[in-house]
Amino acid sequence: MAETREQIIGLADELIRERGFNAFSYSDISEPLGIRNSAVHYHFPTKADLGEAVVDAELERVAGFRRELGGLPGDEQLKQLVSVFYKSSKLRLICLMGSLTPDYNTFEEPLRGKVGEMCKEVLSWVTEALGKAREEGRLRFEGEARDRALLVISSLLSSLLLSRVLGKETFQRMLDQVLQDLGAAWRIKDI
Amino acid sequence: MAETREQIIGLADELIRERGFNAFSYSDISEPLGIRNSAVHYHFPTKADLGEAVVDAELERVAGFRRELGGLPGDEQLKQLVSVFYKSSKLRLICLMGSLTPDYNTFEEPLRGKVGEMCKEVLSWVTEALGKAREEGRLRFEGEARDRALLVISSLLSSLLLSRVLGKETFQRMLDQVLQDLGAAWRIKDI
DNA sequence: CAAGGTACTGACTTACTAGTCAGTAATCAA
DNA sequence: TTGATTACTGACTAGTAAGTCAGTACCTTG
Repeated sequence: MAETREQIIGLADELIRERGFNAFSYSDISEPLGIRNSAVHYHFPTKADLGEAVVDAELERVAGFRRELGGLPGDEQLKQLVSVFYKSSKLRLICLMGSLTPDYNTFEEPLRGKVGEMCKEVLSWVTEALGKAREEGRLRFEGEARDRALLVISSLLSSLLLSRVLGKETFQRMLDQVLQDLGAAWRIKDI
Repeated sequence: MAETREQIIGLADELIRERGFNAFSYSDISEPLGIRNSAVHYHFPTKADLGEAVVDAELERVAGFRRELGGLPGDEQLKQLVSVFYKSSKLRLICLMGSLTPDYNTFEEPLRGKVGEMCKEVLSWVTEALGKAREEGRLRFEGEARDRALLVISSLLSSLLLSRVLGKETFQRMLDQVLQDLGAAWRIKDI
């Protein structure tokens, strides 16, 4: 079955975003799923293989969003992205970028490349959405869309990290400020 | 001697910012210093004790900055802070906030509190500096100084994380954008 | 019905981890 | 001079990590 495989990936994703890649073990996965460690190794021979699969799943989710939301106004696309992060903030989970980039130096090559791909893909989406929104007159900002996208991603990523220690209202305060700066017609409470 | 103790703290700080708290061991410290693991345990019985000492050292550095730079204009204080992060970006090291908040859930109480203190102390400094700079007419921004400080810290923190995977020019692009938004009279090249 | 693949289990290895503790050499204070 | 304190060493333990591999139950397919 592909069921076990998907369950492993889902649980690994959660563990990475809760504790970090280097702070969970195969037992943290096998025990809740009621299987043996060797069953996890059957699907993912090494931990790096599992990490790659988690990142691949994220890449597919981003691709899915871009496919499904591509027709929407740029700021509406941004709203969907912010909504995903908002849900994470409520669950006290950080994002994969915020979790995997600090551990980047402990990874080896196929995984490093995957993490890079993931960041670039998110950046590409946000760049496109912001550029479109500006053309549509629905958001306003100075400078290149890519540079602005970096700052938006930065705020999303950091707000999850800082919410852990400063309280979860931090997410809303930071994002509302970002949305105001961009002249967005909506706020976090509208999500 | 306090020498060994300080060397251990300095090396631990570097290891945390290079690989993460959960990805270095006592051997990574004892070997380069030419001492035994048990010598490290003599100074810091547990790894959490070592983590606390690293954070304490950071708290002292921040306190030192605030003491020494308190008389400068707010934007000049910000310049000094950005300069510290700029140096980190060149060394491909991230900051302690960016390194320790993802691992926050794996820590226990005395260390968690210390990490929180550290984030609050940095936030307090940046809030004060931004507020002062706005009063002095040297920076301009909308909203509360604390919320703006959160975004500035967010950009500093994330730029180090993202520089790792997107290339180190990412730091300059992000920060120059932030400085332009704030109407600062200086840019990264002026540091 | 036989052969082969899929999805495991059970038992294991190797390597490392944090952490302990008795002993010791050197310094310092009464 | 003695006794305590500081800063270690050396030898160890117990636990956990990732990873291996032979065996097996259960389909599926020719």
